[in-house]
Amino acid sequence: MFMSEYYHSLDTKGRLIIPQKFREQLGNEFILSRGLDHCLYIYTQEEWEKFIEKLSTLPELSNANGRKLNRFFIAGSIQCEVDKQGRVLIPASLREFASLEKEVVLAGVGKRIEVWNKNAWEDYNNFDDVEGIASSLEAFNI
Amino acid sequence: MFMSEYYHSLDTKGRLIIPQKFREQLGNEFILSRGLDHCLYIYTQEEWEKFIEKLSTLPELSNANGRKLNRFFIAGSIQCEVDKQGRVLIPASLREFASLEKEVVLAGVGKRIEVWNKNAWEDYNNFDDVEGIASSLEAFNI
DNA sequence: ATGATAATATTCACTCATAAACATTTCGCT
DNA sequence: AGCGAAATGTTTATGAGTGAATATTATCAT
Repeated sequence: MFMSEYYHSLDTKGRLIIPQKFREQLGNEFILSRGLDHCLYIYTQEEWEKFIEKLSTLPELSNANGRKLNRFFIAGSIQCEVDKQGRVLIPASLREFASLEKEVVLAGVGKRIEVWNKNAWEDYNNFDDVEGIASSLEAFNI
Repeated sequence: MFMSEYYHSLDTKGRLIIPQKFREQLGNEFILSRGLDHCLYIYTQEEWEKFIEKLSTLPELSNANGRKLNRFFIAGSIQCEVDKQGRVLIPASLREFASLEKEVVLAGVGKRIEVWNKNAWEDYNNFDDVEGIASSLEAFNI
């Protein structure tokens, strides 16, 4: 599983170095897609297919939200290959979607990796909200 | 179970010597993660997996809190291996999260070990009011 | 107490991942 | 064809991470 967070930076061409630790698990090819909360998701080929499988169980024909989610994830995804230096080019449209400029965070979250604008990540993870977290744990019975 | 507290120090690279007593129980590999109250948690591999098991039952696609908890704990954790001298490197992001600089306290708390900034630990642990706290837990009938 | 041993702390040196700068190629457009 | 922009590739620097060596402190047995 993917875990830990890494602070990296985009070069002037919008390329991102994938942390060594992640590359070992990912291999050279993976899927980059739009993610929830305005970050990007990175999936292995395999996990991506599982994810799409689940998405496809949503009622598309009858349900507008189902269609919307499918478009969000599937149209917003791209197959990537890391170059010899361990970098990938993040397309401009995805960079814009996630407000990536220079400083980014790569966060391992189980089956996927997430790419965040550094400031957005730090705002989101305002962990002074400890009680909130603790009470969530309680609510979920953990 | 883990118990007792130890006062140790980080070296200039942010490495921490795990007390011998803890190492005997922990083994060479364990998980270091963000914890509540701005300290770090150390779990055995085994305990960690139990915890992840629970976390993984949370709905992610449909629930914002589920995502938040996963991000907090999984992105905030790392698999560690102690080196031949009994040390582990604490990544900069976790050091910052727990305000670890030089003097730290390692505290055994049952199933986990906690790592605290020494001053934070001493402030938090003024036990003047333990009796008051204990009485607030009356409802649990312990 | 005293010395022997183990545990912790500190320092130094080196490697390799990341960052940054620069060069080349590809491709669309006029 | 010739130009410019984007994509791809190469090279060099920097510094975090790692390992080894040494110094200091604590622990224990005699």
